[in-house]
Amino acid sequence: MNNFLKEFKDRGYFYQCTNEIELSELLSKKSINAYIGFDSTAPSLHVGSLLQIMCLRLLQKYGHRPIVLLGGGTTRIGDPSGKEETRKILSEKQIEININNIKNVFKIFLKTNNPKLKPIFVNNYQWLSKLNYINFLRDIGKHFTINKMLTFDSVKLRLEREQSLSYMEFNYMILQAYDFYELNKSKNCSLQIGGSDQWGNIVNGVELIKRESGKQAYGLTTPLITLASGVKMGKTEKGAVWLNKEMLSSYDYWQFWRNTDDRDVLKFLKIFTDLSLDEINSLQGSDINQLKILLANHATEMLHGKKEAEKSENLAKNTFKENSSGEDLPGIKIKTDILSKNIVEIISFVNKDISKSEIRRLIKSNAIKINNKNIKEEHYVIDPNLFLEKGFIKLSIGKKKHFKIIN
RNA sequence: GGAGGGGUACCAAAGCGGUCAAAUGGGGCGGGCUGUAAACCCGUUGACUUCGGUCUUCGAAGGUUCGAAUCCUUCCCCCUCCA
Repeated sequence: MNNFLKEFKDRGYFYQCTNEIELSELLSKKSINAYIGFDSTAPSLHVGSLLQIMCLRLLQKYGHRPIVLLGGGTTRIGDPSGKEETRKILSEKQIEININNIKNVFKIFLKTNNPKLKPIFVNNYQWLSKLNYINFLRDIGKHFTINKMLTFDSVKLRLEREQSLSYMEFNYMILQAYDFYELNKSKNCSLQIGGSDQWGNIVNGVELIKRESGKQAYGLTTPLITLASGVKMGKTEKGAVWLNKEMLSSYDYWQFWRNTDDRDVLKFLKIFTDLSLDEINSLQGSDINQLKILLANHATEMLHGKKEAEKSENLAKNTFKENSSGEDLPGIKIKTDILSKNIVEIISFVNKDISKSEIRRLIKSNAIKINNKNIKEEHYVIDPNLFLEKGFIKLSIGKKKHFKIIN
C-alpha cells in the first residue's frame, strides 16, 4: 500500500475510499492535488475540523498538495448533511470575514515555504456565483437523478424525520459535486477528502467528473470522531473549542486536551499529534495523566507554539497544585470601587457571563473560594489587607476556574 | 386552495382557567468520591433582590376574566393528508 494511505489508516484517519487500489497506485506514482472543503459559517473552525486539517498536513508530508476550499458559495446554501434544521443564512460580508479568519489557521498548520506543496486557497463563490441556471441544469443537472439523490442519507434522514428540506438545500450536493469537478478541471485536483458524512457528496463529484470529463477522481473519508462518552467532539464547558487564538486562549486549549477521557488518549495522540506511531505505541501502559499532558503539549504546540504550550503546562501545574497561591495566573485588575463591593459584584465583574442569581447559587453550594478559603456569605467583602502580603488574591469559581485579582 | 394537527425554558416533552417560574428526561452548572478521567451519588438550572419579595417568560399582537401557558379574535410559522 502507498505510504500516505498506510499512515492515513494507521493513524485512524481512514473511513471509506471510492477506489482504494487505484488511489494507492496514483499516490505512489506522482504528486497530486487534493481538496477538503471547510464550512465558513463561524468566524473560526473548531477542533471538530482538526482531523481534516491533519489530513492536509499528512498530504504535505508525503509530497502532495492541499487545496483548501472555503465555501463562500456553499455557505450561502447550507449543507443538509447531519443537520436537523435549515441553517441560518449569513450575510455575504460576514462570510468574507469568516473566510479570512479561518485562512490564518491553515497558515499555522500547513507548510507554506515549499512552493510546490504550499496550500492553494480557493473560494467556490468565484465559480458558483457565475453559474447560469439554465446552462447548469442542462449540463450538470442532467447527470443527477432524483431517484438517486433521494437515497442519500443527508436527504433521506431529513425526509424520514419529517423535517423540511428546502429545494435550496437539496441542491447542495450538486453544488459540492460541481466544486470537485471545477477543481479537477482548473487545479488538477484528483482527490477529495471529507468527513464520513460527506461521502454522498464526494461520490457525486467523482461521478460527475467521470461523466463530464471522462477522468478518474477519488474520494476518501474520515470517521466521525466521537468521544468515548459518545458525544461529538468539540465542545467543552466553555462552548466550542475554537482554533482561532482570539477566541480561545492557549491555556484553555491546553486544558481541553488535558481533560481528554482516559479511553481516548492513545487514539487522540495518533490523530492529533505528529508523534510517530512507533513512539505512540511504545507509550502504551504509561501513566495516563502523563500521556494527557503529552497530548496537551503537542496539540497546543502545533497551534499556539512551543512557548505557549510550556506556559500552559506550568500554569496548570501551579493552578491545580494543593493550595496554590495562583501567582502564575494571568492577573485581572479590578478598581478599588468595585473591589470594595461584595463578592457577588466582584465575580460578576470578573465573569460577565454568570448572572448574579447564579453567583449566589454558587456561593450557597460552596463553589467560591478566595485564597483557597470557601466564601459562604454573599455579602462577603474582601479585606484589603489580603492584598498586602503578595499584592494579589486568588479567586476560584468551582474547581477549574481560577483568577488572580490585582488591586 | 381545502381538511386536520401543532408552536411551552438550552433541547425533548407534559400542562389546557387559579395551588405554574411551569412536571419529567437529556444537557449545563456546582458539590461529594477520585486522578483536572470515567462511572456513581447529591444539589441546582429566568432575572433582580435590603432574602420580605419584585419584575419578565409558554409563536406575535389584541380581547374576555378578580385571575390566562391554559378561553376568544387576528396574524406569523411548522407538519400531515387531499387538490
